[in-house]
Amino acid sequence: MAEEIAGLGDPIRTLELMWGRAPAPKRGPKSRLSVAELVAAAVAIADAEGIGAVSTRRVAEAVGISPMSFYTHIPDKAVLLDLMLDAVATGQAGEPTTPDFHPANWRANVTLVARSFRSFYLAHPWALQIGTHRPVLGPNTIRAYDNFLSVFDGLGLSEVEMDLCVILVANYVHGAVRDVVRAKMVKAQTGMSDDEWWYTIEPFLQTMDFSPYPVASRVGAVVGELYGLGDHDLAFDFGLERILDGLERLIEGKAATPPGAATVDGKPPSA
Amino acid sequence: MAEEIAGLGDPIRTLELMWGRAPAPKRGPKSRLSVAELVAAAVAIADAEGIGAVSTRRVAEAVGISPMSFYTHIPDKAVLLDLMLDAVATGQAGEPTTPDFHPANWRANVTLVARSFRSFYLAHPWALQIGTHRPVLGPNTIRAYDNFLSVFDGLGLSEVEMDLCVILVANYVHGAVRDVVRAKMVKAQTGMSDDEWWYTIEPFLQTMDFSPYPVASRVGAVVGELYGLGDHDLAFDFGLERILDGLERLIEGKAATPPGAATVDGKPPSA
DNA sequence: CCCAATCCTGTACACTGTAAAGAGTTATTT
DNA sequence: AAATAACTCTTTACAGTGTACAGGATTGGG
Repeated sequence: MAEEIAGLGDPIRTLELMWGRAPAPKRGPKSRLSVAELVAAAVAIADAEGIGAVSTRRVAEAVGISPMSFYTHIPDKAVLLDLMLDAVATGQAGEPTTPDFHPANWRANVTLVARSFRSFYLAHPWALQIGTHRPVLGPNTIRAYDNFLSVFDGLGLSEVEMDLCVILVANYVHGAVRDVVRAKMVKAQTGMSDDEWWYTIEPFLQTMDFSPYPVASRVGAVVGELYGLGDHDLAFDFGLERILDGLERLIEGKAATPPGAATVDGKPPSA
Repeated sequence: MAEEIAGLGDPIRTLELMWGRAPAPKRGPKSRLSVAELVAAAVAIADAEGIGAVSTRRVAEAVGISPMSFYTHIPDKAVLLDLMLDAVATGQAGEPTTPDFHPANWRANVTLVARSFRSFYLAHPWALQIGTHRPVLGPNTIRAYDNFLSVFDGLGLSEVEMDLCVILVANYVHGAVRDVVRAKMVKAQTGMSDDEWWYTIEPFLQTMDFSPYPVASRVGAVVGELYGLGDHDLAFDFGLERILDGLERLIEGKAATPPGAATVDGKPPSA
């Protein structure tokens, strides 16, 4: 398995493809396929078999062209990955652009987008494995960003603070969902669940001396007994709640402070 | 780049290698190399050229054995990746196991471990690209976990809560450092900085209609003008500060509540 | 008509992880 | 001492990857 770094191709060409702005060819045969068909086929493969199964040959075969014809439509695999990411980004299909936000309850709104972001990763786990080299500035991605930002709008935060809040929550969700996705993928590939794995290694762990790690062994014992390898849903909600508390202090500080006194990092001027 | 999923090999064998507990071979020629030498060579390659440059052949060549001899020492590449992760985990070498924690200032302590965790990823960016299938239960990794946990010890938190706090902060750091690392890697591979990339695509962006994304375009304009693609250090500190505020509410609540009253999962601690 | 642009294809190369089989070395058993 | 089992290391081989290159087929503009 390799690294899957996307976006090393010509940035302009990538953007043109993503926005459907590629200049229409004047001469030559009409192509039998659209870029969208290739991307859809690639996404289908990734959803079904993981990103590792997505190769240029596989995608070409899926749409019924020869391996090298792929490169007629998409410059290289990195661009394909960018296109895939934007294709599945929340905001298209049946999903409403702006779901039912509570006007006066920003905590509920943030929880909503965080959960929806989490659901996105659970639906397309391979998205976690793609390391985009540059931000994917496609229409769907930007719509998702817009949607995410809007839950922090009108709360007295500066634009920079709004951006930082989105980054904070997005980073947290990304990190939190990684473990769940990993466990699922490994289970699918090996047939061994986290629990089975744990029981397999447990006898070995018994033979070892954990006294150099006092806190870890104490906590690990309690946590392991209660949840095995950990309850991912519980961990997600716990972390999100802490982040919401942290944001609340920032936002309440803003409400109590006249606009203009705002500082970039959002520290409430503790009088 | 591909997925680099680690840990699909025999779990016990992996643990034995990681803890140096492999039963010493009784017959046969002495091997000229130790597993540690192979792992060190792999880490050196990854540090210098990225995880993509780490192949079993490259590692074998680096230590002066034939390609297939690699498999005499390490079952497969997935195990190598696990060994690499534990080899670089914080806690070994000259680093003190427990740096100078302030006894009464947990915020400073959390900030310290968070920054140190961040430094780790910046020193070994390839660690971000490895998706471990199972937790890496090596000595260095556990020591790092122990160290991380200890900053939440003695604050009135339950064991489960301590674990969840570590997960929260670790997830956040992981997510936050991703962008910095990505930018660095792309710059190294393409010679194009984020700023140069931005200037390249800017003319294209000018031709587009962003009115469907009102909040994003407003925020993007301000943020882009101030920081280009974003100030990663600023974003890191901002997010960490919010998280610390959130943790503070939890911890202060604990201090005001007699132990045994309530825990996050509702289960009372053994009291 | 001619030619340039474009789509599609087959061949080829260097690279990957690793299966399989064997050669050489060593310690234990007979 | 001889046989054997265990071990290290090697060569060969295979199926897969991304994609460079060269050419054939088709289309529209001059």
